Amino acid sequence: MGKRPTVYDVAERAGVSIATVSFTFRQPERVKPSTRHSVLVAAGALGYVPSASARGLAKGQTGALGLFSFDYLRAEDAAGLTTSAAPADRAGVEVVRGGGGTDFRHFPLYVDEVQRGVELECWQRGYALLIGGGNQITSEAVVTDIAGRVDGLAIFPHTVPNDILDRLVHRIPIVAMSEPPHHDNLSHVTVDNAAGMRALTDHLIADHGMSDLLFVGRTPFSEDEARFRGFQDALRSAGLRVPRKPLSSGSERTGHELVADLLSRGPLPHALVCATDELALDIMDGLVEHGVAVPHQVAVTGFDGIAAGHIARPALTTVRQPMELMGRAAVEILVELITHQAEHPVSRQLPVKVLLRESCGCPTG
Amino acid sequence: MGKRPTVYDVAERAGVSIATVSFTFRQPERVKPSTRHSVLVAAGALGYVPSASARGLAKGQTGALGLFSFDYLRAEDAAGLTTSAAPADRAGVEVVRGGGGTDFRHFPLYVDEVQRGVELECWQRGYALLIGGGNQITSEAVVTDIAGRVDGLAIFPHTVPNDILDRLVHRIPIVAMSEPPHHDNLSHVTVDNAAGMRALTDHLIADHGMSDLLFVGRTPFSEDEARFRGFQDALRSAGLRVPRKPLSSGSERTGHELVADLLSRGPLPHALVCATDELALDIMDGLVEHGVAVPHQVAVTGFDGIAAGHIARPALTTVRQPMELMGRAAVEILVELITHQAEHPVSRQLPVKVLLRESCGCPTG
DNA sequence: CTGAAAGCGCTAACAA
DNA sequence: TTGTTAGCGCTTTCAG
Repeated sequence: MGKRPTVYDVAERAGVSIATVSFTFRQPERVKPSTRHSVLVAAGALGYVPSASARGLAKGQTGALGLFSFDYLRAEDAAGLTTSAAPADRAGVEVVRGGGGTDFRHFPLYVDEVQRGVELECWQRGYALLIGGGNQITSEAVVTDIAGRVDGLAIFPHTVPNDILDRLVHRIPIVAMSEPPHHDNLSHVTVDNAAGMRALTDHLIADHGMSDLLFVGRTPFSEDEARFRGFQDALRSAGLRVPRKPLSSGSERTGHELVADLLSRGPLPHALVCATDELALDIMDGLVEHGVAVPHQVAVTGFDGIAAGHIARPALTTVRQPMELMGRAAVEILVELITHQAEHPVSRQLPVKVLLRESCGCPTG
Repeated sequence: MGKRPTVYDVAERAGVSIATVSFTFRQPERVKPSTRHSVLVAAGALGYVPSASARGLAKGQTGALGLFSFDYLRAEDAAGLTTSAAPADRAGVEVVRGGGGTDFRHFPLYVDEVQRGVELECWQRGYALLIGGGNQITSEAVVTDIAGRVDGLAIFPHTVPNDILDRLVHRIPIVAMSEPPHHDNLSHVTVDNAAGMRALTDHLIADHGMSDLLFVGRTPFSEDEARFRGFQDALRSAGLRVPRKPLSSGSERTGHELVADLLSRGPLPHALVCATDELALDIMDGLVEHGVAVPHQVAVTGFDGIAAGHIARPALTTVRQPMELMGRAAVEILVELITHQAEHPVSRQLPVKVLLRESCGCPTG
């Protein structure tokens, strides 16, 4: 690693001033083609890599956007393995039966897709993307550190404590994704959770003639609550009995346990309407383990539209959030806020789409 | 957005010098508790967010690592949809039959998992992570830009042209992931592709008594080639006929086409040994469409160990790369290189694991 | 079209 | 323990 050359080195080698070097890179048209060329040659020969820190300091802008993601933990090839005794070892490579890979239940898979959207939009607009997600607890220092590195910040729901957010929101544009508005200066990208769930439930009732539906979800989560509301609306409109509360999928309960619990309570409902795809997938697994056929004995539906639900068998009927778009929209908003020095927060609600697949009893293909 | 306060503002408000402000954040123990406290109070009141640019410039280090990822394109809810006519519109929510979500075939899914590893390890070590991946072509400017923002860079295979790499490698530590060594100053994190495929093929031959195996993969890709070599080794050791070339899965051919082609050529082999999980999954779909049962009529195996293969039915037998570990290892190496100002590149090979699931004919569960 | 020069906000000697 | 001060490398007026 030789010392990194600076504008001074390049300027000297090209026989020009440092200003000209800077111009060559930032405002090429302002420099005479011949000098521009010699600067480029000098820079190339020296292996010049402009310092983003210096540029950022001089311009008062970093040119980067930030995404604060989950502080998830995933044990590689650990939990969730169906592993059993391994056959003979071959060529030093371990061989195991079944199992495998990341246990997606410990991680909200949809973030991958939202994140892709953020990445793509950032790059397209010439911004670099900084991904943050503190280790362990989300300390103020961690969030502040990344805030100090970017011109705008997108955050996933429930990742940054509100008091920290309150302070930051005065210093840098911040947009919260799929989190109901709760702070005056915060911009938002949301989705119509209630309408989506309402439409899905309508389908179950109208097209499949179901009347005994059970909603499963986490109670204190705003997204799940909005979805539950849509579920209730559908039942109410259909003149069916409207439950007060969803069946809670306590965070520690596995699908297997949930299903066992359900079976012990009496006959199954016509459908298990789940607040998320992951929950639905987990429950479908639990049903299989208990010998219950989906959708013949009970229909199961999800919400989110993650790829796994598409691959699962039966394929999961669900409400798809435009995840990539959410990420893109978040970036669009940030850029807007940054370039217009806007004072007021911007919010946008994206449409969802009901995807009828096999798990609700709809025909294959 | 009020003007962002600086050390000067904080210093003034706390009645100390800017150095003391800096010290309270960087070397707290060096400051008397009482003054430290008053500085913290002033900073909090002002909403002070230290500028990473200024710090980076002053220290000559950005405190961030970079990951250069793929320049992928994914159309939201576009390509790959099995969509057909939509039923009645409900509550403004579109309802479609089947289809859905991201079409994973257009994107090397394993990068998500490697990326997670990189993220986790970075955060754990207190580094920020910058994700880059130029739009359209990977121009020198794009790579250089991100190189100028970080202290070290991890790159996915085939994402950065070699000539650009050659220049950068002298200015900043770079580690290439799952790409065979090809540059003197480049560090590497690899996996034993050949041994893994060898072990998998051994299993097919020894445990399932198969003898007619066909390898499917992209020829000019080094990873696929190493895997093909392992495949050949297994056949050779078993005294079977060793094919010279794999069946090429030209990038444009879909699994459906590949299968059609295969069927037209005569009887199917005992197994289709695929170079990647995605290819295997695609081919399994193609086989289903053509009414061929897996694994009863033909076994199918993959390589990578992506989550989708776990969820697919039949579950995909494969060789799992420790993806998260690869990402982590890459970061470890970079940090090592950075802190020790090492002159020489470091490389590490990680072990793979054969996962026996359903698609090769192994019993369920 | 090019050069000179004044910062941008922070860190880290070095002094006090 | 705290303050003074000299840069870090680049951008950007303002002159020439």
